[in-house]
Formats: sequence, structure tokens, C-alpha cells
Amino acid sequence: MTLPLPGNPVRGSKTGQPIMALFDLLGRSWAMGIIWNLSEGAATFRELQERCESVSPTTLNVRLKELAGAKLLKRTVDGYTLTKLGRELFDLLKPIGKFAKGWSKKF
Amino acid sequence: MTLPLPGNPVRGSKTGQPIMALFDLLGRSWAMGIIWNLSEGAATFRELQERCESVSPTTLNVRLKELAGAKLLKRTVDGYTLTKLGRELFDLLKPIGKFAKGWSKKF
DNA sequence: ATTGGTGCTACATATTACGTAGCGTTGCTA
DNA sequence: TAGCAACGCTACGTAATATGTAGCACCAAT
Repeated sequence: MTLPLPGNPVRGSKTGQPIMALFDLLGRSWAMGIIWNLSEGAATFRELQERCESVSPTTLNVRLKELAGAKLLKRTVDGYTLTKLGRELFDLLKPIGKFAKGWSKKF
Repeated sequence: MTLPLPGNPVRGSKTGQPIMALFDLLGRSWAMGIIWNLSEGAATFRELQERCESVSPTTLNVRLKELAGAKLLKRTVDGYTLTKLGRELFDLLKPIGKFAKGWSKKF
């Protein structure tokens, strides 16, 4: 489980172009979902697990370490929270939520 | 390989909330990379494969079918191209490319 | 001392992705 | 008309990831 960081050739990106490294990081199960659900505020491990529709603790734990390593979230006394960087990313994800609603009407 | 569409409970989303279905679809290897690389213009299968750092044909083919099923791209005489919907999504992905550059400087 | 909550980890199984080889087709060009 | 090259894939074995369930070690309150 290699941590995809810019510069590191990883799964789905041999070049390590920033955008491809980020896509690799976000393109793993629940990565974006975790960021999305954490935007509502800090959460403990188990609470976050519930918000994420009972994702398995294994996956959650691995993902949390990856996202923390990528400086998008961190663990605090209140549980896990987005970093400034993570909130910046969430702000970019947010419009995709709106898009998803329109998209869902096409089916 | 279930196609994640809104309403369908799929991998990473039991509820089928639009955003979660979309995250599931995009959270698969090369899904966002394909959209990103197709934004430069239509491409044949093999050309797209090169743009995506020689992703395996198996993965590429599966992903193309999923994204086409989700109406984000389609096959034309010029090869694969983004649909209007796909270009809309790309426009939302584009700022993430900018973010990725700033992010990459933190390491 | 027990109870209930926490953050995890172990482990077996299932799913997904990869890499390589190569098939069937189409469109040249010799 | 035979040969070749490029096309879009598909087959198939292996490797990497994700899942689900169980439960451990820790802590605080009862």
C-alpha cells in the first residue's frame, strides 16, 4: 500500500505528476467519501465509520493514515478532522456534489 | 463489476446517494485520469492508453464501459470523447489540478 | 470487578487491477 | 491478392486491494 504523494510513481501513476498522484490517492475506496463526511465536523473513528455507511475498520484505518500522510486530515482530541488543506480540497469537491444531483436525474 | 449509478447501492455506497455513487464511480483506478486525459480531445483506444501511462487494456476497457454507461463519455468515429456531461464534470475537476500543484509543494 | 466505549488489528475471503499475449478486423500497399 | 500494420479489444494468470467478522488492549465510570 504505497502512499501516493507527488513525485512518487504509484498505482495508477508512473510519472508522479501532482494531479495524477492526487487522483491516485483520491481514487481509492472511500477516500473522497471520508473527506466529504468529515466536512460536517470532527468525528471519532467509530463515528466516522458510521457516517461512511459502515465501511470496514481495516479500510478506514488504512485510508485515514494515507490521508493524514497527505496532510489532508489529522487526528486531534476531538477525533479526526480535516486540515486547512483538506478543507480547501473539500471546497473543490463540493460543486461535484451539486453536479451529482443533476447527473442522477439522467437515469 | 457493478456500474455505480445513483440509486444503486454499490461498492463503497449502500445508500446510492448521488454523490456517493459518483465517488464510487470516480474512485476506481484511472477513472478521473481518463476524464482528465480526454479533455485534451478525442482519442482512440490505444492513444488513450498511452495518455494514461500505458494503463492495461483490461482496466481501460472496463473503465470506458463504466464511464460510457454513466454518460460521461461516448465512442464516436474520432474515438472516445467526453459528452457534454463529461465536460461539465471535467470543468469541476480542473481546479483540483491547480490544487494538486500547490499540494505537491508541501512535500 | 464489571460494563461499555474507544481505536484499532488479525485473518480469511472476495473483488479489482495488472501485464502479457494474441485474436479478429480493417485498410493500406506492393 | 497477399502481406503488413494498426485497430479495438479479450483471455488469463498473478498481484494488489477491499471486505466482513471477530476480538484485543486500553480507558473511564459504575
